[in-house]
Amino acid sequence: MINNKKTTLDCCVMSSTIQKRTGRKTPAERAAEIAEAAKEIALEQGLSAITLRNVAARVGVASGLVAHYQPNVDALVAGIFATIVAAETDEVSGLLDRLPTPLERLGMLLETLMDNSRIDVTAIWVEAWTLGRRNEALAACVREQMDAWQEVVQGVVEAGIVAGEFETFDASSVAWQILGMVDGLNAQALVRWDGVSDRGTHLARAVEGMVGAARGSLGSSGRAQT
Amino acid sequence: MINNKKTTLDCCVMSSTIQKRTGRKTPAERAAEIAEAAKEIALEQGLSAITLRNVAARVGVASGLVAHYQPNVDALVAGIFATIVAAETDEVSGLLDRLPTPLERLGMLLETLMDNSRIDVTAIWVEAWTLGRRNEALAACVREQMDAWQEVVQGVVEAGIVAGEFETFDASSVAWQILGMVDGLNAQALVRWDGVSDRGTHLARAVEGMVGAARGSLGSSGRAQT
DNA sequence: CTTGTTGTTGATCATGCGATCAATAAGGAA
DNA sequence: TTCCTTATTGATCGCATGATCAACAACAAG
Repeated sequence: MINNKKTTLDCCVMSSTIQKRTGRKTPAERAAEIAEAAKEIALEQGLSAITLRNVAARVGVASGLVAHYQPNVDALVAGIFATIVAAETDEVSGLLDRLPTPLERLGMLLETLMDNSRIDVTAIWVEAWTLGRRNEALAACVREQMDAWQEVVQGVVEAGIVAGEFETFDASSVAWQILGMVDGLNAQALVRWDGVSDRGTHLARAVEGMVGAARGSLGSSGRAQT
Repeated sequence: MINNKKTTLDCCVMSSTIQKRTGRKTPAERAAEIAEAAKEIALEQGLSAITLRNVAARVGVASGLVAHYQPNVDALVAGIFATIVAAETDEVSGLLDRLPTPLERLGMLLETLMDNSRIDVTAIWVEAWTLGRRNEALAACVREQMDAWQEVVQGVVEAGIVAGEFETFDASSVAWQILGMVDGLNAQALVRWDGVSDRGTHLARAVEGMVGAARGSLGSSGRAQT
């Protein structure tokens, strides 16, 4: 049997300044590396591509090490899902806060969610809906993240009612409804991106009808970047 | 090694009339059995539970036999998906044909699709969207079946425009949009069935806005069976 | 320098998957 | 009856998964 022990040759070849350790790492560092790798894999190949060996290979460590940092793979998948999705929620939510009126906020919300730049996240949502059937931890995260989204939308709708811009009796249900519609349309775009022109416009019109806003008030007419 | 050859004892114990063969079966019969078993598995546990061994076990044959009837498992999955979904399309489409006006037809369409009695089929749709990423045959079937659905909806919308009940410039896009919304809301119900009251009503209102129908004309008010 | 903690490895186990194929036997044809 | 087609079996291969664990070595503390 040939000696396959790694000498420490391939490590520690760095400039003198920061001296990044290539050998042993802090648990926090390693955990971050693993999370980052898993996140990339999820976005590129889907949640089900998150396997011990897959993640380990991307980080460049043994598969056992990845297992060492989580109780089990299901938990890792659930955690990564929550990370990715929560980041999106926060980002979009932050975008809305800058706008003055609920009408503008709702318009921006729809426009942002339909701009096709988040297809990878949509794919993760869809996969999570299915995977949650057999991964209880993931299912819990899915429900939690859906609630978070709903809260954001409901806030906008309620503000609109108060401002007299919207007219609907049940902000909570309407928020769920808007989310469902957006998710469905995005999921559709996952498989069939063509065939539908003016997705934004039609959706805006639909939401106007649901929210009781004037026809055309949600626009998607002006500020498009094309 | 104990003799494990099956004597023909457990076969052919039937009344004299139809004489169902338990031993060897016609290729058509076997294929039907396998398809039926796979369909049940898909509806109960999802498309990804369709495996050679799983299906074989349910039929009561060797796994090799299942493989014998299809070129590969991907094709089997795709075929079963198409079977299940096409049946639903036909069923609902048939229901619509009995109604006189496009307005009623559209109302019935929404009502039927949102009545929660087809959650299993919704689950299959959602799973297919993800699985299609790695199963080209399935992806093709998904697109095909989506087209079929879209055609049905578009027909209703166009009829409504002709009848002067609807007012929209692009029946095709609106049809896609309605489908996307319905799918999204159903997928949502897959994980979160609670929280939303009056799903039907809100959707009806949204579609009215999109289609240009009078507010409340799509009802979901009268004929409910509760 | 010595010692002890622990990050890290590499191998291994049990399981499940799709696919393949020689061997068997059932059943219709001659 | 005999023969031949083919439905059917059961075993096997190669591969991937999650999990586990003894052994190793890097690093800090003494």
